[in-house]
Amino acid sequence: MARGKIQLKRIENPVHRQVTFCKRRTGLLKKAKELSVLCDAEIGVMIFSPQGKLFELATKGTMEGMIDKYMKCTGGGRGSSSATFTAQEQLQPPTLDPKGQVNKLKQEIDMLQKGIRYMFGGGDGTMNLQELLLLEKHLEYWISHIRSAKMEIMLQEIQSLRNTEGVLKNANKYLLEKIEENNNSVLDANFATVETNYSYPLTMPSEMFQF
Amino acid sequence: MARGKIQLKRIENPVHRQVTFCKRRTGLLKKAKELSVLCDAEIGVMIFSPQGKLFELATKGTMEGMIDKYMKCTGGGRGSSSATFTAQEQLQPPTLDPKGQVNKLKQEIDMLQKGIRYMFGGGDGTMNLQELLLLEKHLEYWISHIRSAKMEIMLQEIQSLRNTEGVLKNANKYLLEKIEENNNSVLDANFATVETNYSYPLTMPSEMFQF
DNA sequence: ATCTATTCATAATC
DNA sequence: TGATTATGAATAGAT
Repeated sequence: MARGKIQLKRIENPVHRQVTFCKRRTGLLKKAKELSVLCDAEIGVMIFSPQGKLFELATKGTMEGMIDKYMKCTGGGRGSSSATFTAQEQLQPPTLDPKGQVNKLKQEIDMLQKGIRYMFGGGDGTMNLQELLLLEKHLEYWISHIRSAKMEIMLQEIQSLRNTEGVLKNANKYLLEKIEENNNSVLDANFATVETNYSYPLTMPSEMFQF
Repeated sequence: MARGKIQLKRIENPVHRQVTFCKRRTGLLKKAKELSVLCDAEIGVMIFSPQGKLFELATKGTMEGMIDKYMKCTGGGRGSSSATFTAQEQLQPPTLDPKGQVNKLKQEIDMLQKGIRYMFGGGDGTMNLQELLLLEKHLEYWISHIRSAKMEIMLQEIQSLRNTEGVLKNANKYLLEKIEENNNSVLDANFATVETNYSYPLTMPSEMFQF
């Protein structure tokens, strides 16, 4: 695609293959998400690396839900029960204020929440038990994704701090050498020299990040 | 991508949407095949059109095989539920200045919108750590509400079943009395009577509902 | 990881 | 649908 066309066959160089896998995997998942959003389609993608590692995407709900749907589409399906229950007030944010502005904002929040509910179950604000179970599952699924994202950010920060640490240590070392040089060249006497052995670490050990 | 950029949101024009769906679906499947060949990966894609029509691709073997493999990959660790949610948000502060409330609501709306974009429009909406933490908190908050709703429904159903049980038992008793009456009035002889002592319970014990 | 020269995918149009 | 084409995106190779 760039800097030269490639043949449509297995990339033999393992490094190239790994890099390409990573890049194209990202691209594929992005494309899947775009298609889902643009065209209101429900899409599931499973990618197993040659080493058997799984990368997945389910654009609406969970992969398990998709698999169920797939099974229904191709094989036999099961029925569903319905128990009517209005969850309308369940998600009300805990605020109350006479100001019209507040009410307006509250309405907007309600709408967003209704939208979320709509997107999940396609319901009209009335959710039955099954829908609630599904929603719960969805939320847990998302929470796991959010936690991954959070984790990644934290790890990146840690990495960044480590890099900084390295730079500082080198600078430190360099400066100490300089000082020693100066001490040796300017003074021959046994004056007290600068204390060089800091005993405390410059950064926290990574073990403190226990999630 | 061509002849003008498009927004990453549902295409409203149904014709355009359908055309784009067809084109991008083809493109996505092509990309999936390429990735599979180039990098020796096993890939499964499921696409449900808004009308529920299924388009699928499995690059090695069948989709069912992929699903099996998926189940094996995910079937293991199911740990979760860190109950780190503070009740702070749930409690209604008796008084709060209107301006602060407005700001708080606005923040919440921003967060919800961003979260929705993040979750539905693709993970590249890039939320920072603080936003992710907030979103996580909100989701846990919602989950707690959803669990309450779920619980309530279940309890209602249990109550309903108990009521039914009571009615049935009374009816049963009444009928048995009737029968005995009949037996006594119509027949004086010692004919065998209807067996009246059912040993099994008419309903399940409530202890089976363990959440 | 980041950058850039290319190739590729595709929105608009017919 | 199916082709065309101007453009925006993806990405192979290099750093």
